[in-house]
Amino acid sequence: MNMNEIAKIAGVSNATVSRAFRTPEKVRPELKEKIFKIAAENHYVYNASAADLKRRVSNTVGVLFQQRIGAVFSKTFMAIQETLLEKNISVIIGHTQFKPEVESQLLQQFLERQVAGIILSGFTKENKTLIKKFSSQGIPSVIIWEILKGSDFNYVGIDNHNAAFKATEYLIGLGHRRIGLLIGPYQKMERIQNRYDGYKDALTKNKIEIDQSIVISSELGFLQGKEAMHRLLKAADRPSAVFAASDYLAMGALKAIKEAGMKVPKDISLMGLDDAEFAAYCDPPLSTVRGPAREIGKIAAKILLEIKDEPGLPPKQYCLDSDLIIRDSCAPHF
Amino acid sequence: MNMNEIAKIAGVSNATVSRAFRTPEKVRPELKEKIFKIAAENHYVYNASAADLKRRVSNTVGVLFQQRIGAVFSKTFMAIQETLLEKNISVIIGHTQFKPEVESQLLQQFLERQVAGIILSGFTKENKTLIKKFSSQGIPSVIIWEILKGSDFNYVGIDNHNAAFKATEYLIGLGHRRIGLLIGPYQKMERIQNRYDGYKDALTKNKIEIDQSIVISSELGFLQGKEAMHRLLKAADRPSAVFAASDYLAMGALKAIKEAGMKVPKDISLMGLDDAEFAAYCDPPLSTVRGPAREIGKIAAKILLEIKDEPGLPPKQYCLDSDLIIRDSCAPHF
DNA sequence: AAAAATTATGTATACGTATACATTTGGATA
DNA sequence: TATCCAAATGTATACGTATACATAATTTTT
Repeated sequence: MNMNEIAKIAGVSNATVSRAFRTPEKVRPELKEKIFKIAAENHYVYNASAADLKRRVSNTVGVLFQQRIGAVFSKTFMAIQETLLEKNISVIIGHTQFKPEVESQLLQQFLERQVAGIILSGFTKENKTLIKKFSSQGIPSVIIWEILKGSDFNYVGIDNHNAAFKATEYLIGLGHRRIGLLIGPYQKMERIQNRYDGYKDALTKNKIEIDQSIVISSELGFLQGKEAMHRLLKAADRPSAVFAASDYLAMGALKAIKEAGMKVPKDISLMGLDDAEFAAYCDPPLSTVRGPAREIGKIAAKILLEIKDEPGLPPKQYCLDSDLIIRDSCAPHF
Repeated sequence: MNMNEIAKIAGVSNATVSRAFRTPEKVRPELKEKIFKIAAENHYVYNASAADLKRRVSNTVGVLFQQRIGAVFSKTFMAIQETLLEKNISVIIGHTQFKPEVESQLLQQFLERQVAGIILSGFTKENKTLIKKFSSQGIPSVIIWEILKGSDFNYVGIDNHNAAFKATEYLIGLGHRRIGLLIGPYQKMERIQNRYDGYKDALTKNKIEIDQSIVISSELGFLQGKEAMHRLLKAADRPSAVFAASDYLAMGALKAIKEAGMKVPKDISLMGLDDAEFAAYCDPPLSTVRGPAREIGKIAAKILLEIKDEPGLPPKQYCLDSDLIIRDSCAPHF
């Protein structure tokens, strides 16, 4: 059952049937109803593959994540999908697990499926080349959760440097001078690098020397945070505060501190970043920095929709505010 | 640039080019290399839409989630994608937000995109009809995280009744007789209903009367768990233990208990279900029941691949074991 | 009421691939 | 060397839609 058969039954041409589905305003109401009725009676299913082929682009957007869809990205992703669903656009998703070959394979899939656009969480040197490949094919892309000042990419995210800077200055403002850092894989992820820099710049601005012995980089995760914190606790001249540049690391650190028989914030202050869903519910509730996760997804999706309607516009770049969320995990230090 | 043009340059027929890509073993090695070389030089991109149209099925699987991709589903989803990636199958994803109209729209998308199969997390009366629509079109479906004994659906999940039963009996075994229940929206989700039943059957088997006043149903979430627990704490004849049939509810409950100035497990025992990622890291670490989240995703994907190769097999049904995870949130009661 | 402008519908074809069927090639067998 | 068989390649077409262009029907304008 296809449009031709419906056309035959309805006594109209296939063009009219096609119009009834894609541009209903161009078909006389009664005729349209008749066509829909026949379609329904015959269990007709619109064939998107055929339409995609003919139109040379699919009603589909590819979303690429580097890591697991965790507490934060989940919200962004939901917003992306909800926004695109309004235009009946499907979402193809892929996570790269940080593996360049997986990343290539997924982007190749997107290309072959004629996606109308791509959304990339995170920016890597590898995918820079790949993104160019998309734009050379006229496929718009948006990078999320990352700010790429001075580039001509579309992006929407928070200023990670500033978020980490704010968090660090908050601790300094509480009187802390010796502040440890738990940081993710900054070599692999631009935004983690930015957070690292934000921490360093905050210390420098306040004339505090950076001590690499209380900076620990690890993968993102509870376990990694716990292990890193245990190492920090063993350090000579233990820090009075720790900034974990991801709530996952912070939650793991929290556990390590408790295991060592100490209390947060009495014995040590702990600051997170991301405002993961569990941050408000751990004990003590974690002070952190929150980015507008849903907003980011929504804007990213809208950017794609706008470019679709009007290609060739200058790059759209959004740097959204992040908010310091003060809870109970940091105390003054004298 | 398409296969015809490549064929022209290579001096072969388009059929040979097509074979070089889809069934490379049918093309002489040197010729194949030549074709690939020309394709690469001309930045050729395989057009999946055209192939989908011709083959009348796409290299795509649709995955439908009811709720946010949280701590547990995330793992399942990752496993699905990894498994399908091996066969270069793309994943279209959608979450229904429990809205029947969204569910219909997404499934309609899947249908129109000629998906090779669908994976559904959760089973509802609404989607039962829709699933039938898929099978009538010859599209296989797998339901995950749900056991549908006696049906002819493909499914892979844990026995939710048994998981809740185990958890409840564990508390009873510790001497608790008055056990509160925090339960999700059991009217909407079959597996939550099963958990509810598991709780009730465990009590009944142990000759404990069910007291509706200490059973609270709410949406799934930290906040909802906290609020429900606060209500439970105000109850006359407060329970000595609470079974939260989702770790999200349990984590919220934990907070409520602390806010009330009580300690877990000294003053009240708390049992979760799901083994969400944060369960091991909250304070105290939460005793819970763990289902094989990755395994479920992996098997679901494999079922689809098997059916693809050999349609018409009897339904594949997997009921996987769940494990009681004893941590520190439950204490004996005398 | 005729002409013009607008709207609705029809005709015909292309999108790029997969594959049934036909043909050729190359090597093995007798 | 003639015959046969398998492997490699070619020919031709269909998959179902969208749309440019042509035409017919309807409304608006004069």
